[in-house]
Order: sequence, then C-alpha cells, then structure tokens
Amino acid sequence: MARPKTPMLSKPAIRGAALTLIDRDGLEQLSMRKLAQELAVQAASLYSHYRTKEELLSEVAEVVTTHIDVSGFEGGDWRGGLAGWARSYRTALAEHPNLLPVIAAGPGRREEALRRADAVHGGLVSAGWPPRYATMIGASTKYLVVGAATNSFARGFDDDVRVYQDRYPNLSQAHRLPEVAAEIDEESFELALTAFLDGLVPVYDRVRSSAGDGAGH
Amino acid sequence: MARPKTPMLSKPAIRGAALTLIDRDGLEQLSMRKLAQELAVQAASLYSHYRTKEELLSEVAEVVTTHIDVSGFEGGDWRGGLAGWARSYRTALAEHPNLLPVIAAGPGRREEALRRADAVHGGLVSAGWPPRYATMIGASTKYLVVGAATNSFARGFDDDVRVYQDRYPNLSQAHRLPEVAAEIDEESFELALTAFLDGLVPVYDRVRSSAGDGAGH
DNA sequence: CCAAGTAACCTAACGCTGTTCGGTTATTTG
DNA sequence: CAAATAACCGAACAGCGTTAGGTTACTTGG
Repeated sequence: MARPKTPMLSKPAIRGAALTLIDRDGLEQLSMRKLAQELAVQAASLYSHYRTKEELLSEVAEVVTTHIDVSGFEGGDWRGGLAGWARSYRTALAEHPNLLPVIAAGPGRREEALRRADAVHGGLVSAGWPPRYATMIGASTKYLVVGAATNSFARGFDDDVRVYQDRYPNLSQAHRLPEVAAEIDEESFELALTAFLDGLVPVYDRVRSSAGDGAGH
Repeated sequence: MARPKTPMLSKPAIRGAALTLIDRDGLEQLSMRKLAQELAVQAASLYSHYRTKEELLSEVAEVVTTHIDVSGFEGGDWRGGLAGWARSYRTALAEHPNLLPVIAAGPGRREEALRRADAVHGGLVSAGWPPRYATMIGASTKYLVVGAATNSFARGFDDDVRVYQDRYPNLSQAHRLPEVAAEIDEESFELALTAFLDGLVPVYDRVRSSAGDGAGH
C-alpha cells in the first residue's frame, strides 16, 4: 500500500490506542508492532507521527496529567488546595495505574505537568509560604502521591497471601487480602495526607511570624 | 570451552557485577550479554545460576535492602523507629538510585524486604498502635520514602533550566539548579517526614485513649 | 493547470534483547 | 567405577525499537 486517500492514523488516535493497550495489558506489553496491529497498520507508519516510542509515551502521560485539578488554591486556602491537588493527582494515577512509571519519571518537558507544578507553587506563595517552602511542600506532596500510587498499583506484595502466613506474624495477612487492599491503600493515603498537612500548620505559623527575618527564598 | 576446573561464576559475583553496571550505566543499559562480557563469559552461562534476569534483579535489590535499618523501634519509641527506618531506607535508595524501579516495584517474595516490613509492623504494634494503623503507617512512611527517592533520582525536571525560565514564573529556577537540587531534596524529605510524624502524634493519643472501643484491628 | 514537494503509508532490514537448545567436560554422588 | 549433575560454550529463536528506501495521494508555488 502507498499513501491512503484518507489518513489511517493521527496523533490522538495513536495516543488513544496506546493508552487502551497500556490499561489493558500493561506498560511492558506495549510494543510498536502491537500498537500498529491494533491500528491496522505497520509499525513503521507510527514513526510518521511520533519520532520515538518515548515521545509517544510522554504525550500519553500528558493526556492523563491534564485531568489533575489545581484549582483549589483560590482564596489563599493552601491546605485545601494541596489536599485537592493531591487527591486529584492520585485519582488520575489510579485511573491508569500501568502508566505510573512514565508519569513518575518526572515532568520532563511535558507542558501540562509543568503548568501544574507552576500553579501549585504559585498557589502556595500566594497563601503566604516563602518560595523555598513552596518548592519543598510541592515536592513533598508529590512524594506522597507518587509513593502511594507506586505502592498501591505496582502490586507491592505477592498475590499469594499464604507466603506470609506463618513466617511474618506481624504482617497480619487479613490486611493484605485483595478485597481490602484497595481500602487500606485509600485509608493509608488519607492518613498520610492529613497527618502531613496537620504537621505543616505549626510550620506555617512559625514561618509567618518570623517573616522578614531572612528566612525567605 | 566446556566446564572449567574452577567455576568462573557465582551468584554473589554475578550480583556484584550487575549492581556495578547498574550503578555505572543505569538499569536500562544492563543486558545479560553486557553482564556476561563484564564477567568474561557468554550470556547463556548466566542462566546456570539465575533462571531469569528478573530473578537476578530481585536478588540484587535484596542485597541493597539488607542495609535498611529497622532497629530503632526498641523501647517502644515508634516515632524514632519510624524516622530511623525512613532515613535509612532513603539512604539505601540514594546509594543505588538506578535500582530504584526494581525496589519500588514492591517486596514481592524477597525475604529481606518482607522481614523488614514485618519488623516495622511489629515495632508499631509494640509501641501501642492498633494493627490496622500499623499497616497504614508503615505504608504511608514507605510512600514518603519511595516518592522522595523517585522524584529525586528519576531526574524529575529537565536538565536544561532555561526551558522553565520564562514560561513558568513560579518555578523559581534557582531551586532547580543542579547544585542545590540535592539539598532541596534532602530538606523536602525531612520537612515531609517531620510534618507527617508530628501530625501522627495527636492521632496516636486519640487512638490510645479510646482503646477497647472496637477501633482496633 | 501542472510540477515540485511533502505526507502517509508500505516492505525489508539492522542491531539489539531475553531466553532456550544441544554439546562438551569436570566434578560429585550412589 | 558408572551415572548424574553442574558449568561452561556456540548457535539460534522470536521479538524489540528504529531506519532506509519505495510508492502513491494530497498540497502548494509559479
């Protein structure tokens, strides 16, 4: 075949098929050949639209990143803004757990990811945090989200609960049954987020009361 | 060549060479052929000692895991125990950042990783936390450590600071310069850990004062 | 309106990957 | 002392990301 009358491929179509395959079969199972097959095309044709597989994955991650909400900082509510961002971030990752390694690899040059990082930083500074703290708090919150997602979705423990049964008495196996695993993950994340934000309040007060001491930026 | 008089390979030797190559060239650059070459051997010979590359990587991760210290829980000091575990965990990851994806993928069936998870859980329960909270706190702390390590070492942002310069005014580029990046990472982690532990104290008091209400396990 | 250029597909191939097979020989076991 | 096992080898398999070069449709400049 040569060039078709109507194009068979487009960046959105490729992205969509890639995300579908990743969601269904896992990140490692995605190959350019399989992806091409899904699109009824030869693998080499994909390179007319994306220069490398990495570039494609980056754009797929970008799409998912778009669903992260950073609007909660309005009105100077840094606590609510952070909590909303963190929950929305975690939800976005939860919807495409197999894509996590790509997203966790960092924003790189992805516009949407950078725009959001910028918005969070700006929201914290507007609420009164010194820029240096804003950087650290943004990073810390992301630690929590990415760490939680990694542990939850990367199948942290082995599926076979019987492995732990006898040898590790403290790993109460009841908590690791698949049925409750998701619930535990959710609660752990909420506990961590709440404790972290609670622990940040006195820091905020301390930092604010000593504003101008040279503790800023 | 056939079977040599004295064995050229051993599991520790293979593990060691693998870790060296991973540290030097990165996880993706490690292939069975390159590893074999480093050991002056053919790739197929490695399969006399390890069934798959995955099994090898798991054992390499196990070695690194061994350096994580969980001894700080003695005397019922859950706060000190957690902090010590978290810092030691982070340090172990920092020494072999390229191995992080393997370790973050979860304990799987690695003995050392499981033993440590068990020890942390036991330490928390001995200190008075209900088992369910012990599970969540262990998970949360790991979130922080793994998240921090992921963000720090996965080259979160692009090396070229100029990319951000104009378009994202809030991402104060000074904080992203390579020279201070490590410092920021360290401080962010400490801030997050301290805030998290501080935020946990009131939860502890609350949970303890209502012991026997049915809030346990 | 036609020529040149570009875009979108193709087939074929390159060098790489993890892994398996069958062969050879040294050591261990019954 | 025979049989089994362990530890190496060379060669090969299927699959990977990617590139080169070919063919044809659409778009653009003169």
